[in-house]
Amino acid sequence: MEETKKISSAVIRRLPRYYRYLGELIESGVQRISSKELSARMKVTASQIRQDLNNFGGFGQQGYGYNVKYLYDEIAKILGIDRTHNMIIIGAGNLGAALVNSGDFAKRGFIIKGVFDNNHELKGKKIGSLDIMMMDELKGFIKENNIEIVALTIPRQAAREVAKEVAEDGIKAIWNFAHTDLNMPEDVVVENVHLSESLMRLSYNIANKNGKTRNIQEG
Amino acid sequence: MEETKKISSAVIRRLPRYYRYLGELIESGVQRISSKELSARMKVTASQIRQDLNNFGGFGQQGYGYNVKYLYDEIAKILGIDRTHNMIIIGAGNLGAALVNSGDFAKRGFIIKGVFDNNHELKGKKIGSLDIMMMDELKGFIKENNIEIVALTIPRQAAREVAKEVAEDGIKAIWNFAHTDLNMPEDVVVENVHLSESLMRLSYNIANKNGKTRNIQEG
DNA sequence: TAGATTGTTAATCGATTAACAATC
DNA sequence: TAGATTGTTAATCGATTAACAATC
Repeated sequence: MEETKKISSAVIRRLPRYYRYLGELIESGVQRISSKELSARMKVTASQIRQDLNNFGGFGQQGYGYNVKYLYDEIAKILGIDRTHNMIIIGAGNLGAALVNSGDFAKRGFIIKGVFDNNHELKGKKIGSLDIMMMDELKGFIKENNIEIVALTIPRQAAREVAKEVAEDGIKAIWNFAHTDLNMPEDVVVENVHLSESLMRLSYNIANKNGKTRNIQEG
Repeated sequence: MEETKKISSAVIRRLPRYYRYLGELIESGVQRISSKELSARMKVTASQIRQDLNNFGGFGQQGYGYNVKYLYDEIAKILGIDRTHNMIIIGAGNLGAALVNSGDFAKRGFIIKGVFDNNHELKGKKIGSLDIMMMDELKGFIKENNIEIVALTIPRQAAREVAKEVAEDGIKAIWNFAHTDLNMPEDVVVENVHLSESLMRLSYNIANKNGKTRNIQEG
C-alpha cells in the first residue's frame, strides 16, 4: 500500500545540513552516530532529527543509532542528488563565473554544461573551459544537452524575460539570483538566492542583537 | 513604559520582501496600498501582512491602508538600513568580485571599503576601484575604517580561521559564503549563504514536484 | 540479558489565518 | 454618514519537543 505524505519546507531546509554533517563524519572516519550525538554537534534537538528522518522512513536501528554512510546515501536519494543534473548559467558576469569555477556543484552532481550572455563583446571568450555562448544558441542547446536547471545571474528585468523563455523550452527549474520574484508555471521549480535580502536580515540582527528581542514603546 | 517582545525569524525573513515590493510600488508612483491589495501582489495573506507589521507598531490607518513611502521608510528603520554599514570582502575570487561589482548593496547602504586575499600574486591588482589587500593589513584596516560586516568568500577551513580572527577584531557580523557553520561568540551575527544547500533544495523540489508531496511505502 | 536508542505518539509551543470591533 | 480597512483578539493549524514502548 502506498500513501502520500506532505513534507514541510522546514524539514527540506534542514536536510542539506544533515547531509553536510554526515559527509564530514564520513571524512573523519565515523561509522555510526546516534541522534543524541548528532544533535550535540548540530545544535538541534535529537527529537527533531528523528522526526525529520522518519518522514522518509526508518533509517536507524534501536540501541545502535544510524549508520553514517547509509544515512548519507539515503538523504542523497531523498534530495535527488543520487544522479546528475545538467545546468546552464545565464549571465557571464562575476557571479556567473563564480558558479562556473566552483567545484562544489559538480561534486554534488550538478554539471554546468554551458554559459550564456547577451553581450556580443563576450563572444568567443571563455569562462574556465566553457565558451561563452550567445542567447540565440540557447534554445537549441537546452534541447540537445538535456538541461534541467537554469541559473539566472542577470539583472531582474532580463531575468523575468529569460525565465519565461526557458520555461517554454521545457527546463525543470530556475536558480534565480536576480532580485525579483519569478511567476512561473506550476511545474517549474524556482529556488531564489536573494543576496540583498540576506544582507538586510544580517543588518536587522546587528540592530537587534541582544537575544533577538526588540524594544517597542507601549502605553 | 517599555516592553521587550520577541520577533520570530519567520517575520524577519519576510520583511526584506515587503521592503522590495514597497520600493517597486514607489517606483511606479503608487502612494497608498491596503493589506488586501499588497496581499494579492505578494501572494501572502492580508492577515499575515497586518500581523507582521503590527509586531513593530501601527503603520496604517483604518479605512485608508498604508502610506507606501512611510511604510517603506519604517521598514528600513526596522531593518537597520536607515544608516550605512561598512563592509569588507575577504576572498578576491569571482564571488568576491561579484559582491564588489554589484551596485545593489551600496544602494542599500552597505559600503564595501576593501577586498582582501591571501594570494600574494594578487597584490597590487584591483577589483573595480578597490586595491586587493593582503591579510596582514586586515586588522588595522578594520579598526581604521569602522568595519562592521565581513563577507567571507573563501574556502571553509580558511573561513573558520578568519572568522575567529575578525571576531576578535571587534566586527559585528559575518556574511558567510563558505559551506560550513561558524561557531562565533554570542555578540557576532552570522548570516549564512550556503549556495550548495540552496541547489540541493532545488533538486529535492524537482524530484517531488507534484504539490510538494512524496510517496512512501507503507504496510 | 541489560543498556541504549530508535520510531512514534502525545503534549506543547508557536505561527498563521479568521473574524470583527474600532475608527478613519 | 457609509464604506473601507486597520489593529487585535480568538481560532486554527502546523511544527517542535517530550516521553516512552518497542526492540536491537
